[in-house]
This record gives sequence, structure tokens and C-alpha cells, in this order.
Amino acid sequence: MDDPAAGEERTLTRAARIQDVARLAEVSTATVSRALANPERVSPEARTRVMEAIAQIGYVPNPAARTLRSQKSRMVLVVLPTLDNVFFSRILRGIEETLFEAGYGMIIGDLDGLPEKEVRFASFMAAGQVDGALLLNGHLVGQSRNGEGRPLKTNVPMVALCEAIPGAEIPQIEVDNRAAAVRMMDYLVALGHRRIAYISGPQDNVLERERFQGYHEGLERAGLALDPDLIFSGDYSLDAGVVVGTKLLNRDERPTAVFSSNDEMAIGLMRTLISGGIRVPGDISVVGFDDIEFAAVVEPPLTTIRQPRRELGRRGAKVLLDLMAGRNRAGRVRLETELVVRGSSGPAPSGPG
Amino acid sequence: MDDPAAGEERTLTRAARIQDVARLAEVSTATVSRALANPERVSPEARTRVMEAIAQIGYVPNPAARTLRSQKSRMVLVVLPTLDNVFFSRILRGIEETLFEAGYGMIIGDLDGLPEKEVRFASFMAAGQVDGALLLNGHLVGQSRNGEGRPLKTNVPMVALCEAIPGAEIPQIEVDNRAAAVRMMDYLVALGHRRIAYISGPQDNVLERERFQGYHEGLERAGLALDPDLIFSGDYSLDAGVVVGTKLLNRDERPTAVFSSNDEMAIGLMRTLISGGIRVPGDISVVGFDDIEFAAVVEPPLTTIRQPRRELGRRGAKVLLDLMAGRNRAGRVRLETELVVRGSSGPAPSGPG
DNA sequence: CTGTTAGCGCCTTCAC
DNA sequence: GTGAAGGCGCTAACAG
Repeated sequence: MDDPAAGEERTLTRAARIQDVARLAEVSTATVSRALANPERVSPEARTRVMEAIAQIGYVPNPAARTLRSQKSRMVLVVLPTLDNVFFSRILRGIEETLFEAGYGMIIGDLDGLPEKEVRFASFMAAGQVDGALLLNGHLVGQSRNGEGRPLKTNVPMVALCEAIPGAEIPQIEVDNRAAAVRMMDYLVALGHRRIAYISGPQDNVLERERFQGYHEGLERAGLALDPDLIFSGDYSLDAGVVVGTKLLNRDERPTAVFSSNDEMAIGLMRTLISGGIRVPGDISVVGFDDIEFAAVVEPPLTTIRQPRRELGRRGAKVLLDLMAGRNRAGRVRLETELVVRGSSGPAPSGPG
Repeated sequence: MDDPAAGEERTLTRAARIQDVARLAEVSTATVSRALANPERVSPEARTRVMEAIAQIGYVPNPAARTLRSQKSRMVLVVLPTLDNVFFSRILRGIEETLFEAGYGMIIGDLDGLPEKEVRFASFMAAGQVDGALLLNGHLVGQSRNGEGRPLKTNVPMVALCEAIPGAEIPQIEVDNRAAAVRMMDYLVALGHRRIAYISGPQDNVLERERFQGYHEGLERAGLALDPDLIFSGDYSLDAGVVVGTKLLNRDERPTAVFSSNDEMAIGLMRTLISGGIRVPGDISVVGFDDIEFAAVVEPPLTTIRQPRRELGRRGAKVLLDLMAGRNRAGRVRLETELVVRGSSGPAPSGPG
């Protein structure tokens, strides 16, 4: 039994420090530190004693002290527009698993449309709170806005994910949205469609611009003109699709196909068209983008483009890990997409469109 | 103009330290520190000089040093079963916004079904990496498993969210799942249903157990017996609903209503039943739980129970904030739910069920 | 292979 | 109102 008085000394149960381990194992703190970081550099006996002591008192190294000393936090900041979106949460998962394996933790920066939040996240980087950052928001964090203030000079490695940041000299991992959209257009054109409408997402979204470019290029390849009457704009929500559907129902001349820049809007649109007595794909084909889970279970199942979201996260995290380790792996990575043909698309109706 | 040689000294652009500010403002580091923490304790002149110096060199306090010194990290750990789920991401958003306002950052611990991850997250707490934790996973992190090892003795405040942790002496914020399920059952019974099936989620889920209890209690209130043939088990996925739908299609005697413990399974079920020629709600009523976005746009729209997910996150974060500030706000908070009646449920068919 | 030593950057008494 | 000094817990030189 231990001397009860000794226990009395530390009733507050302060966390064990490296000193405590050293004392118990009868070595110096340096040896404890080494036993943890470079076990091979410590004699087996000492190592065993250290490990036993650690287990006995439940020692866990203090990360703040470690960070302060080593100037490495083993934390990564992930900046994203919103947490509340399946699209991002799937990517996040890929990031998390990769980071975790490498021993890194993840701090989430949800911008949530509030610019002031960005400032604080920028300071995380400036202050060395994180060793690297993954940007899912389409622009550089802490970049001077309107040239006001100095652009945050930070040497923290960053990688841009999903939304390319034009002009930024950091690695970019992205899905080739433009090429995927072109592919979808080729598919629709091959089915005989000539009047193909488009529902866009928010215009300021880099990713959206690429998809629209693909739509445009697809039209050109087919020798079709871009018709402003066939361009609708939405905000990626189900409701936006409903709104477009209502507009279409009130028209005399309808497109034979609608290409929505995401699945939610496509689904909202389909529902509205069908309720309005239009057959999908008999009268109008509807296709989306993303391949969210529900795309396969709506009626009819949605033709769409599958993006490797989890893989996107994994790759981004890997590139960042390399960067943080000093291995330069700059440049741009483009991930392949897949056209998933389901029941919501079919041949263009033969009558006058 | 500055002396170019002076700039030469720090070409590596090391982050500015409090020393640098002090030197530039011609005060001591203590004054800088005070100017930041207790501005009123510093003379206006000194304060101005300090602030100008800070702005000029872009000083940001080093959080590691601050944490080491103050033993407070201003970080909170959020442990959850998986990131890849709308249900959690909505809660997360409520947490994030509340934490952010209070100046706290958020570290995500995605368990992802891997027990070894839990160990690391536990050490985050043991090591003082975080000041508090929000548990969305239904059990205590770092608790000794099977009594092996010592239960992690940590004084880090914790709050349990969404899944109550039986026996744990920490505050719990939750939705009253049982009461909500009872309410749904009352509604179905009032519509004349007597053969009401149930699709459960994973059995080890505390939240699932509460919902099932509600189902059971609802039956009792209506004087109905629990029929094992009417209990199906799933895993909250769309596919699980499809599987149950297929089973029902092959049966002679079907229930007149199915209560699914989440919306995804209900939607998968509905789709399968309808494809199999069964009318919803004409032949069978289908109801869910959660009120995810898609519940309103499937055909027919799904009757379900709405949970205040974001509010759940906010409340949990607030209680934790209180706890960390030393204000004791223990106990249990139950948030109200709402029965959302849509087109997927209706009166029980009159013929023999 | 091991111990001693010197900080990492900050905050906070303690004097003045 | 301000400055000097010590130390939070750890790791990385540097000796031995």
C-alpha cells in the first residue's frame, strides 16, 4: 500500500506530467520523451520502466506544451461554407479518416455565410494553431478583402478542395465539373434532345461556373445556340427546383430536357412537373449532378453525375499531409466522375419540341 | 522608410511575438498582455501604442503558449458516430454557431465505428487539449471498456446530446423520442389502424430503444398486443426500407400501417411498396421519424416527426459553455418534437386487414 | 545510451 | 499604471 499522506498531496488529481513519469521510472525527462518519440534510441530496460510508469499513472503528453516547443500542432483547419449539407459532410469524412490515420486532428471552420468568422479562422493559421488548412470554400482565407488590410502572410500549407481558387498558388483537388457537364450534354444530345434547359446554382460559385461552362460547351459541340429562355437560376435547394417546375408548367413551348446543376433541384423539378401532368422522361427528361443518395430512390430514379466525394476528401488530405511533411506535391489533381443513367432521362419526344 | 538591413534580419517571417509588440510600442510584455486582456487597466496612451504596434506587425497571440500558461484551450471536442449523416451535421451546425460566438473552436471526433479512435479522442480530454466535450455518440468517451484499464479520470466538463447516457452523471440534452413515438402511435390508432408494423434502427442505439418503447407504449394504450411478426429491423438506410418492403410484398397478411424509426427507411419502404402495386396510404400508411428535407418531396409526402436538430446543438453547446464557466447547469433537458402530418398516412382500410 | 540545460510564447504575481 | 521574473510541460541541443 502507498503512503496515504503521499496521495493527500495531490487530491486535485492534476494531470500527470513527464516529470512524474521520469521520477517513477527513475530516468530523466529526456529519456521519457525519447521513449515516446524514438523508442529505438532508448535501452530496452529503460523503455520498459518508462512505459510501465506511463501506464501506472496514466500519463498523456500535454499537447499545448508539445506544440509550443515543437512548433507543430498536429491539427488541420478545414474551412467550409456550411456543415449542413450532405455534399460537404461526405467529403469531410474522407478528410477526417485520412487525417486521423496520420495522427492529425481536425478543427472545423464553418463559414456559414458570416465573413467575420473568416477572420478568426485566418488567425488560427497565423497563430500556428494549425499546421495546415483545407479550403472547401472557394477562396483564400484571410486574404485581404478589397485590398484592405494586409493579406495574411502565413506559411501554413493549404490545399483547395472542390472549388478551384483561380490564381492561387496552392494545390487544387477537384472534380472536373466542366468535363462532366459536357458529358451529360453529349448524352442528352445523343438522345435527340435539342431544346435543353439548364438550372444553375448560385452564380458566384466557382464550381457552378464550371458546370455552366460545360453546359455551354455541350451546346456548341452539338451546334446548338444558347437560349436565355432556357436558363434558370436556383440556389441548389429542393424549392428552387419547384419554382422552376412551376415556371415550366406555365409555358407553351417547353424544353425536352432539363439539366439541373445539382440533384436537389432536379428532384424538386421532377416532382413539380409530374404533379402538373407532365411525364418524365416521356415529355421531358430531367438530369442532375452529384448523385446524392436520394437520386436513386425518387420516382423515376434520377440520371445524374456521380462525384467521388469521399475520395476527394481523402486525396485533399493526403496532398496536404505531403505538403506539411515538406514533400512538394503541388499542382492540380482532377478526379474522374461517372455518368449514372437512370430512369429520368430518355429519347426526346418526336413531335415538335 | 525603414532601414533595409533591419528587415533583412527576419526574412523567414517568423510569426510576431508579444516581445516584438512590446519593443515597438516601447512597453513591457506585461503591458501588451494586459492591453489585450484588461484594456481598462492600461493607460490610454500605452493602449493606443500597443494596438498600433499589433496592427502594424500583425501580431496574433500564440494559442499554444496561452493554453500552456492558462490551462485553457478554448477548444471543445465533439464526438459523434459519423459525420456522414444529415442528422448529425444539422446538430453540428447549431453547436458550431454557439461555440463560435463564445470564442470557442471545435475539434471533431468522428468515431466512424472504429473503437481505437475513441482512445485518441479520450486523450484529447485527458491532455487538456480541450476544455469540454459534447458527446453525440451515446456513451462516455474514455470509459474503461469491460472494466479493463482505469476509467479515464478527467475533470473535463461533458454534455450528452441526442442519445442519453444511462447512469452517467452529466447533463443530457435530448429529444423526447419516446413521447414523440407515442404521439405518432396515437395518431395512427385514431385513424383506425390496428395492425401497425415497426421498423427499428440498430438495437444498441439508445435513441432507437426509446423510439421502440414509444411504439410499444402506443400499442398498450390502444389495447393492442405487440406482434413479433410486425417488427422489422433495419439500419436507418434507404436500402433497409427496401428490404422490409420486399418482405411485406411477399406476405399474405399485411399491416395497415408501418411506423419506421427514421425517414430514410420509410422512404425506401414506400418506394418499394408502390412499385409492388400497393397504394400508400390507400392500402398501407407509412410514417417516419426525423423530418429530413426529402420527407416533404417524396410521393406521397411523408408523415413524420420533426426534431429541432439545430436547436439541440445550440442548447447542448450552451449548457457546456455554462459548465465550463463553472455555472452548474446539470440535469436533463428535453426538447419538444412536432408531428408533421402529410400525405403518406390515412385512415385504415375498412376490409379485413 | 542518458542526463543537463535552455528555451518555445505567454500570463501573472510581485514589487515599485 | 507599469516592469521584472518565473514557470506552464515539453523537446532538442549538447555533453558525457
